[in-house]
Amino acid sequence: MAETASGCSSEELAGVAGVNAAQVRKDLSYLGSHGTRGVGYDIDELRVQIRKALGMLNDHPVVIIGAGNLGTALANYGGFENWGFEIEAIVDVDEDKIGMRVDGLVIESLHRLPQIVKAKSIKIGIIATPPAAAQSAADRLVEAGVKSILNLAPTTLKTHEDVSVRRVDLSTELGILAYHLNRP
Amino acid sequence: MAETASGCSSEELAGVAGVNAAQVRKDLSYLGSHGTRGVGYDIDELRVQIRKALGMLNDHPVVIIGAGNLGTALANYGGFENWGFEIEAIVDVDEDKIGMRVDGLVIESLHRLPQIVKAKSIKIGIIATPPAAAQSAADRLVEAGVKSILNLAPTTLKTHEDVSVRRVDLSTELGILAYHLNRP
DNA sequence: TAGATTGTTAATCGATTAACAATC
DNA sequence: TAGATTGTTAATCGATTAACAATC
Repeated sequence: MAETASGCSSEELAGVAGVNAAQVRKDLSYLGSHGTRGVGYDIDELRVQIRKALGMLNDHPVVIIGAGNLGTALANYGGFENWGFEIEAIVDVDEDKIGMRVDGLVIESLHRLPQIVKAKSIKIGIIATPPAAAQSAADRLVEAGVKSILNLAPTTLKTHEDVSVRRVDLSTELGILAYHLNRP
Repeated sequence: MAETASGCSSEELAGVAGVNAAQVRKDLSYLGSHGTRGVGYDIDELRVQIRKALGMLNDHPVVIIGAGNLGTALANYGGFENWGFEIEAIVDVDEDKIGMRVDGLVIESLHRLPQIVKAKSIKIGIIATPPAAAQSAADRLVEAGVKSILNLAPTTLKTHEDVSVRRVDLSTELGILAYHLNRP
């Protein structure tokens, strides 16, 4: 049982995570040794150590490209703040949308992307454009100095190799679900 | 080189996929033996065999819960059709939205979910509600007979164990990108 | 001190790859 | 037949787990 309010054994952690306790200890040992023999791990300290190891101690400003339904949904998405991601700007090509507000953010012109990225030291961009515009959006992000791109459009992007790109492919997710429908 | 228009060696396939050729042959052997020694694999036949193995020969009807920005974006999302997923219905609790059109689909009442699921033999649901409504949406989907759920809300759902749930967690995706920012 | 739990080493397990006989 | 490439077995590699001395 927990010795202190936030003490926790590898056994308990493993139970919650659904993995082996030895696995937990081995993985945590990569952070250095932050457990106490006979007692367990201090959860609060662990939190900080893990965030530090993952480079997530400080906040990361993010820009969204595309203020359509998807971009708007993302701007309102509640899941980012807890993890230190802050939507700092949302841009669009459509001049009619510029100046409109989305969740407290003013939609800005795609043309201002370089200035915005520089002024706010943005390293991460999210592409929420139609597929046809995604590659061009990626090019502009890279040009502006963004180093990491989350692509929500169903397209494969070509970028310089030192830019990290991740694609969220909802078809693949559905595919995995469909597979399990047959083999339960 | 390709013997026929659609012949392809494991070496070529491995090159495109960025994996080992032996891996390709081993994996493909699980489908049964569909290559020809000395020649390679017939791409068109392979396509069919893989889709068959994954249970994706026939189309899968899908229902979206939530006709907000996210649900609307999904209904317009172009990436599903190629993979045999068809958005058959979109429902919402908001009575004001019911009857409005989204990409050729009429928004229906959440109350009609059981009838819709039954009539169209829907097995897959996508949750595009605000996080606070996600659990209730999941409950209704399961109640209506849906067996697979793709959860786009930043919440962990509790469901009966024979229901498959996948969560698309954009924070995790951003987290991985942020990690690579530090360790290139 | 006795009990508990870590950190780490050694054993196990599974997945990847190399190699090659089968065969087109 | 000679060359090419599969399908599969055996070898390698890495990841997971069990076990236990260290130590709180």
